[in-house]
Amino acid sequence: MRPARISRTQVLDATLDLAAEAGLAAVTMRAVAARLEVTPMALYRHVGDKQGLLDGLVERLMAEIAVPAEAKDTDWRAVLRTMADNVRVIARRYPDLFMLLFQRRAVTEGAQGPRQTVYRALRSAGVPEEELSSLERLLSTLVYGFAASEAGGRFAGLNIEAEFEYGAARIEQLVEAAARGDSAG
Amino acid sequence: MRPARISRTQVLDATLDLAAEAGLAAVTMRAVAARLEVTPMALYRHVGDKQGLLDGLVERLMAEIAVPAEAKDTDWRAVLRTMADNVRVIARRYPDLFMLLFQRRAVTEGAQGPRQTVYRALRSAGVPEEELSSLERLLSTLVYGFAASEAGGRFAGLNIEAEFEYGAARIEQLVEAAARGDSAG
DNA sequence: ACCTGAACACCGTTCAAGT
DNA sequence: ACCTGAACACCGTTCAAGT
Repeated sequence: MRPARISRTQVLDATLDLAAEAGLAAVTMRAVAARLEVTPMALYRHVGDKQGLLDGLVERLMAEIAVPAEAKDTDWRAVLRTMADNVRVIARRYPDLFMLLFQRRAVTEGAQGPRQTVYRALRSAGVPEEELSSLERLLSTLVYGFAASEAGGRFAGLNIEAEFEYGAARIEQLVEAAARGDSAG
Repeated sequence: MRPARISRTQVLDATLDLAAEAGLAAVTMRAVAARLEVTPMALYRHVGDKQGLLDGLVERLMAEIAVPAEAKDTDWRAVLRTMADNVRVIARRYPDLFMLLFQRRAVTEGAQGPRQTVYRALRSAGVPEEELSSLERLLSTLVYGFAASEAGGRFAGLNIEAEFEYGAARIEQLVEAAARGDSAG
């Protein structure tokens, strides 16, 4: 053996840069390799294959979403809004890469961080324990759908911030209703 | 000139079949051409290029969503549920193709049909006119996000019907609140 | 007008070889 | 252990040619 010229981390970093600059279509084993000044085949030892590279990217995206640390003890409305904004920023930076998050199991390890943060926010709002996971899923699904729509261009021509405000207000309405126990049926 | 061997309609039909059977990755100009027993280059006259082919596909998907005719005068809850189910069926049939709908402007011609149907449903529920478009957008965004999550595998391991039920109930709650005018301030 | 055939510049990936 | 180089079976698309 001899010192490694590149690492998995470097490969993912380079790919993320490439994706942000030129989109997912430009993410090719050969282009990533060129960016690292290495042969395409050199990547295979570090990421397995193209699919492995893509998996590594969404893993990274998840991790980026997972850092709302700042908004920790503030009120639940601010926490939820901050997390939603976080997701939107990522979606705008990697518009087509973002779509791959829909192919990632929501229950996975990497998604634990943000989910627990949302749970805490919902608990502090008074949402009953047994409704936490369903409500969290509803919220994240809406946020993902919104971010994908915004980044993908589905919302082109609309006042996106106004739409976001409307959605955020409706979500808060649902959380408050859940806290009152209106979801019982 | 001489009689056309293939038409745009046939090309899209063949591609949709191919996509349903083998996924978007298998949708290649060459594979579509082979299915029609024609040279790859023969497609270009009918769909422009690969992007044109893809555009034609999402156009078709939109059209498939647009046919909830049956549930016309029944109650608004049934109409909304039927439309959501419609979208979910399409997403399951074309899991990766479905993601392309996020890149399609929501305000486009092809989306008019389903949107007007939702408007009617919301009106009959008592939702004020000025809130129609925002609420419809919130609903469709959630449904798209849900369908993409289900089809993409994000919801793997969950009781998806139960999740859908939960979401549907929350949506109805929002519609009822809007009808009462709770969204004002 | 519509289709074919050969060609070009790309892909991901294998395999044997170098250090 | 890590990287290279040549090769293979694919892509989308151009261009000139056939009917």
